[in-house]
Amino acid sequence: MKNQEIANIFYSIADILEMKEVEWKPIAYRKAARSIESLSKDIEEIYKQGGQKELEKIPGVGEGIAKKIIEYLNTGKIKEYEKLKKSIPVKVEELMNVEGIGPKKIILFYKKLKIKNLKDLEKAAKSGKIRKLPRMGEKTEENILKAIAFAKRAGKRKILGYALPIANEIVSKLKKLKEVNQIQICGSTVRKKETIGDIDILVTTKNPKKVMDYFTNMEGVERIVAKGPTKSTIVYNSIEVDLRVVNPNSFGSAVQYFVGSKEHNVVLRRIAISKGYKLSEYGLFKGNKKIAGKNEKEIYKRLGLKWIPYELRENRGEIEAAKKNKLPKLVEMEDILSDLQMHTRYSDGNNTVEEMVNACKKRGLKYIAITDHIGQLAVAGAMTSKEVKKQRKEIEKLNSKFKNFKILQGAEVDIKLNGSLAADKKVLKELDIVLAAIHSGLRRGKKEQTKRILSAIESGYVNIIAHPTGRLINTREGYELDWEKIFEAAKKNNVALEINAYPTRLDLNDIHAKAAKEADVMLSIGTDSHSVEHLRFLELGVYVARRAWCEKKNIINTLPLNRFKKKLGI
DNA sequence: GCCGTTTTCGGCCCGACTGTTTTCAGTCG
Repeated sequence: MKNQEIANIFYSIADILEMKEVEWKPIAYRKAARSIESLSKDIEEIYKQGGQKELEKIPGVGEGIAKKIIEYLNTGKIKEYEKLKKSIPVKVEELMNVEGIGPKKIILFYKKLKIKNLKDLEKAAKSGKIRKLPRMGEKTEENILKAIAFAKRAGKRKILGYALPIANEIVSKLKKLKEVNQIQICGSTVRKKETIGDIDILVTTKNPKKVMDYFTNMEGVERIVAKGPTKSTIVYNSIEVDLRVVNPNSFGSAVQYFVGSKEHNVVLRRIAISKGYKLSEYGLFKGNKKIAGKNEKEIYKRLGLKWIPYELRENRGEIEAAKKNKLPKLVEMEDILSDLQMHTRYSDGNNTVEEMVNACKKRGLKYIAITDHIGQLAVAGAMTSKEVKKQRKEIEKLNSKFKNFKILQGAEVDIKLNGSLAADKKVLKELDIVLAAIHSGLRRGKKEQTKRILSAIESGYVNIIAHPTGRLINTREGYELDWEKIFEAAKKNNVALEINAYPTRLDLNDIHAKAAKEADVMLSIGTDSHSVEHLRFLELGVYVARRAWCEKKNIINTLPLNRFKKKLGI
């Protein structure tokens, strides 16, 4: 899929045009980029099936941008983009990644200090050159250095929501080969970690050469890093993908080994030794005799353990639990009956209420919360109280048509700096469900943020705290919170904490969600969808819940509507 | 460069926050 590549180019074009002070076009390019990256269909397929006309049906894509997409699909380049890049020889993408840095600062830094990349920027900030520029000071430098440090730490890891579809795509391609017998995604991808270094795939086959030849020559391979009979590495959609061929007799032990995590495996091997065995990727051995290896379950059994779901293999107590047969029965996608955060055209979503509803019904959900913005988020097109009423009528009309599906009218309201809610109390009271979240003042300290959220929880109007830490994976660290206080208040006031399933958020993360679960706080999952294409992210929320040891009972989306309402007191 | 249930030309929803200023530019959402 070239969707993300193309979207990234349009983002860059927008940035460069903004540096050149071109009006309006940046907005248009960004809009197109946003809708292209959230397409669930391969843009190349769309073009192949419907040509330029079909491309122009993508919101924000018109004749000009459609032609550029076609140019890229055909030639791998966009001439105008190449021209723009040459006119300002700066690593725009790299610098834009630094929080607090935008096109205006980039062009200023380039013109005044010849800053072209991250390295130059760091040097300039460290040597105090930035503070001499107009409207810059010590604090600016400090913030830049902090942001660079974060960007460096995040490194080149890909987010799960990006890597997982690619892994699945490769697996489905490989499965079509009749030479491939068993196949399994391993590593952090199958453990559903929020970011992934590379994708590991294991296969068994009688014809390694054929499989490797196919793998390294598949459409979409950008680079072959290594190629051998048992292991090959390619770069595919800018992710490194390893394919390993193993013996069927060792498939289980190889999966065990390559799934990891490293910490989990270390403990497992120690247990093997204590029982007089040796565990490696080739099998479980007693002396020279292999006693298990074909399948994973057998290995765990021989070590006196129940089989452990991949998401738990982090050495966070799962091995002890497996020993005592006390592993949680993890929540599953099939248990989820609802999606509790999504937006429509009433605020900043791309689709109508009806379109969102139909897509959710198709996905087998039983009820949903429509949660458009209200409050001060102007750019997100926050609803006025008049619009809330209009939407209410529309929802009531739709609800009257359904027997086995219910739309709850909700809203996502801002928590202001002083902790008050940025909406009319009367409006909030009329809604079926209220989500509250921090959207501004993200850099405030732990004490202040905790106070803000506590006051939302205790307001008596709020049912769910949305994306509680405000983090954006690889982009922005969330603010700190005093979790003990938040959990206590949430429990006392019957407020749920959200696992936001949007790929770049996953907020709460696995660690915080697990702590919430242990504190007996309700958790909700919401996709934060801004178009029907986003609804598929629901599974990412389930993965976080699973990594957080959550069972069905911990997630309020698993409750049938009547029990859900009772539980929340709505 | 896109878009149209007020427009095929003329708009493109802006308000809060921060860090720098002493009236505001840049960034974020």
